[in-house]
Amino acid sequence: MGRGRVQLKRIENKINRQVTFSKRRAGLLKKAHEISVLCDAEVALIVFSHKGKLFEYATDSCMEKILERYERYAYAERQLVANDSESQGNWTIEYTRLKAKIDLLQRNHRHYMGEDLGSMSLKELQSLEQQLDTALKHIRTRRNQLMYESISELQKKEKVIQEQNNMLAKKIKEKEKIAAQQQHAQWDHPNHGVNAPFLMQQPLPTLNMGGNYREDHAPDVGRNELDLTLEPLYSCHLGCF
Amino acid sequence: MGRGRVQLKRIENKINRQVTFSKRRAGLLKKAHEISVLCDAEVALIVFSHKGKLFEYATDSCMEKILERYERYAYAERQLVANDSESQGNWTIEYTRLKAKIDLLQRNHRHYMGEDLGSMSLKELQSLEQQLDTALKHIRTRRNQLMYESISELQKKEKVIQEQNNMLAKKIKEKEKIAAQQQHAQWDHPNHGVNAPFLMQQPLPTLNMGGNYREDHAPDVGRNELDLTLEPLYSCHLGCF
DNA sequence: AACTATTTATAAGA
DNA sequence: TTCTTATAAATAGTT
Repeated sequence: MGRGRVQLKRIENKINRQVTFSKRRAGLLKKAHEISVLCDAEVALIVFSHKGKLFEYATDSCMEKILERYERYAYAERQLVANDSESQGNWTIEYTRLKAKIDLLQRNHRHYMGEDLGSMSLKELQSLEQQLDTALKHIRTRRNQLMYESISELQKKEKVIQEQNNMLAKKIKEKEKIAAQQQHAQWDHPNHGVNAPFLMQQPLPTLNMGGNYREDHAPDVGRNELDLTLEPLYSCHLGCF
Repeated sequence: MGRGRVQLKRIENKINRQVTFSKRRAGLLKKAHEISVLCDAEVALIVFSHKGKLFEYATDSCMEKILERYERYAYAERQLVANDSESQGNWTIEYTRLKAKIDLLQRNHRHYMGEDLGSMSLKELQSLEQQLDTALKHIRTRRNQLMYESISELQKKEKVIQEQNNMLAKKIKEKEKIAAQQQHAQWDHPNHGVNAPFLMQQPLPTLNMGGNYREDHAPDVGRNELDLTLEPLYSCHLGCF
């Protein structure tokens, strides 16, 4: 439908593919809606773009209901196997279903970990690669965001502490001055006052980042040198695997 | 599209509605397949007729995979609390256990997809990033391996076929020579021999990669130009077309 | 199920 | 992205 005859093969030009995707997606969603209304059908349509963006349509905006209906339908067929003598009823079915779901998830997980790739086709591998690439981008973006937040928070704190220090230093100077005056004025009384300048130190709040704060020497109040070399972590914090 | 303008409302005439449903359903499924192929998108389409009959399309015939992906995407926040009102027993415990396991797996999975990162600490993000990076390396290695295997297999085949061709060409030449001699020797007998050279063609075995083999012209036996722009598969292997 | 007059979708161009 | 337009495709009503 357009100025050229269409070949049913992947559009190689990226821009072109994106434009066509936009247009056809709109068309597809429209038609899904039309058949739903005109023919009183229940339609669920899910589209993931090449980039992984989700678009969906569901009759009466009720995707979940339709998917459940579908699952019921699909599982009805598969129950030919699990339909044997046991009289447990619902629980057996549910159990089998969950078990299968776990198997699927675990298989996927191994793939996401780059393991067990032998059974995958080239196409599947490429799809997986792209998904992980996208995921990695998200993760890095998020990590950078967290790091910059930490940095700016630290800088703010540094500023506050610096100001406190300045103020305290000033106060001490004044006290020394007063003390000196008192010493001059009351030379015969012993000195009970402050006898050395000090810098106020308050514990820095722990930020949940890998960067470490040098504590082996007095803080250099002139600048805040954050160690941003992100050391590798050795453990997996993702539980269960 | 047709002889009358269409009103976006339920078709009241039953026969008419049924016919329109048939036609539009075919159109919709076709378009779903087209956008999937043309734009490299992942599409799942479920249609229940008014009567409750199910029709479906899924890219690469893998409805479950797409639905899983959808669930991850759209229902990340949804956490159904297990009902406790049902009868007790082993099954309940097992069921709860499995359910919890699935929840955990799905949460992890979302992380591996780069989703739902808000709750993760910087440390966790770094660990995740490192794991995915490693996984991606494995996947790319495996993909490259597959591709090179395909290439070398094709090259081997090419060589064999080329040799066969050479041999055949040689044979034909000899036969022509003999035929010519016979024509000279027995000018009054008609010629029943081979009358044109040909190239032997044997079907290439399908490799499980997306590349397609050009068949619109005679193969260029001089070289094997492998199309490595990996295209998606053309056909939907679902029974529903 | 076919046919065909029309409407609709959309590819290419701007 | 959005608009326009020529043309391909879908399909409503008919046979």
